[in-house]
Amino acid sequence: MVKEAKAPLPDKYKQFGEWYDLVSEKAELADVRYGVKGFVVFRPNLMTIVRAIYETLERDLIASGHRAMLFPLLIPFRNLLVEKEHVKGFENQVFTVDKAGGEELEERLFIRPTSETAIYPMYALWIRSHRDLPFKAFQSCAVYRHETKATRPLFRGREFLWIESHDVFATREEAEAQLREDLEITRKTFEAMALPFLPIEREPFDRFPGAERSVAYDVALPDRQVLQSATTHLLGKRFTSPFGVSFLSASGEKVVPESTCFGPGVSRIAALVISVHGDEYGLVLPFRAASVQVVVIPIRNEPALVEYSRSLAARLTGAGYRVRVDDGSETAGEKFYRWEMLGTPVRIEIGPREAEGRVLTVTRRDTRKRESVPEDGLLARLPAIETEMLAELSRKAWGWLNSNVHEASTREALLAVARGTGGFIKFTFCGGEGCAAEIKAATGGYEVRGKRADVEEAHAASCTWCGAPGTELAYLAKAY
RNA sequence: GGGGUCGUAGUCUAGAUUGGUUAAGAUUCUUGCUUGGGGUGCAAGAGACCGUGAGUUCAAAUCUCACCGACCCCA
Repeated sequence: MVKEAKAPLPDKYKQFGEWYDLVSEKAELADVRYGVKGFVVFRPNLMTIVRAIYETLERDLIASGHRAMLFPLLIPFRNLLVEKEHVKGFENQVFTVDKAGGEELEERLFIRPTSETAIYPMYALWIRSHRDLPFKAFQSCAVYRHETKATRPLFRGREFLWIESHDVFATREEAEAQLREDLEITRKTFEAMALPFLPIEREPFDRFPGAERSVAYDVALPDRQVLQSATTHLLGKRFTSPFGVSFLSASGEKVVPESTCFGPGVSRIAALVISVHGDEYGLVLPFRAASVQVVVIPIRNEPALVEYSRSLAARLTGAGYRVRVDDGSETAGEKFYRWEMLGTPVRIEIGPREAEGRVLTVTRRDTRKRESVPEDGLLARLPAIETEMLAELSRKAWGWLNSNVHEASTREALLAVARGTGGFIKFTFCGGEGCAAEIKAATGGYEVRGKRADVEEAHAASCTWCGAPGTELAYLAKAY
């Protein structure tokens, strides 16, 4: 008999902060006990998720013509001063190194908050001819920003993992096409993790320092606050020109190329996998992100059951699954709870009934429903479960995101949603920075995120907030 | 950037108001027995310079200050 189980975690929709801290500790993800503000330890269970995200992104970047590279962590200070807006955007949050071996350095160095200033001087050396273009490359690394806001494991750290691609093109059209390709790469990775997102073009006053256009990928978390998980930027000639990147065209002219960059936040995407899919029993991981995909649990520690479990596990391992037999001395119930906390997608229980009848009891993590599967049908059933789980997780996740997109056609309606349900609020915006600041003050922190980058959305004649001529249908949200 | 709450075994909590014996309990971990289809039970054992530094005092986990860290609220 299955008794009513007690959930080990609170409802994430009601107490997201507590839920996140507890799951992080109990599923052994990030460890905050390291003791330096904004820096956390990524434990093995978290790194499995992180690596799955890296692998998916890197595969798609390489498939779209990018090559991997790696630049140094330290950058000479003079490089930071080359692009004015970029300096202004980052000077208050760079870590600097001015001593080594107890001696003052002749030239101060800073730790990359992003790598444009390291990369462009080298691009100036590498790119000489139109035959060198397009030049598409990326690096997977950690970057460092001295955040002054409250830090939170994976959401906002002073150190975080990401990929940064830096692409250079002969023409504006190619650069703009790259923004669309970056969107597709993001879409594929998010689909592989069953995650939803909205691509939103940032307002001119809210762009990456030095960018001409910025598109961000926003997701609503269980507390309805919004997380920017990745961005892609059109840099035009703003970096290539000051850093002296140029090439000779086919007709022999010296031309300054266009460039783009793309920065998917791997730490933040991991936070999404955890937060978007998890429930009150712990993590819920898609197959791809799980270090153990199938756990086989002998219901009692009897030789016959353990032996049968092992032979079954060996066959699943042979079929390419990451499998574990939990033959520890705890009771079955304890093991169920532990593997559920870790988000293991499939559990197979082996008791005398299964061993004799060769009909297995298989439980899916997302629904926690048991089903009976004949032993010889297991290898056909598992891929189906994998597909169904991914589709179901995706359906739920999109459902949550979509149910948190509201529309307001009057100032009062906008305020009512801001005070009430929260989430995204669509409204007609005039584009004014002052208007955005006013909305933020009046709504208790709602920021203009920008307009949809993937679809055209019709807007009203005048700004919902200030009545000035409307220029776009914009999204408003409280952000992390 | 502003305000608040809090730091005692791996984790959670008591002890603090009223400074004074060997810092208590649960959980966790180890070993044995027991149990076994949703967190079995029993026994023995392990685990804490009470966040760090200074001050007050005969005496500080306890009072004061600074720093470090965690969490929450507001801009």
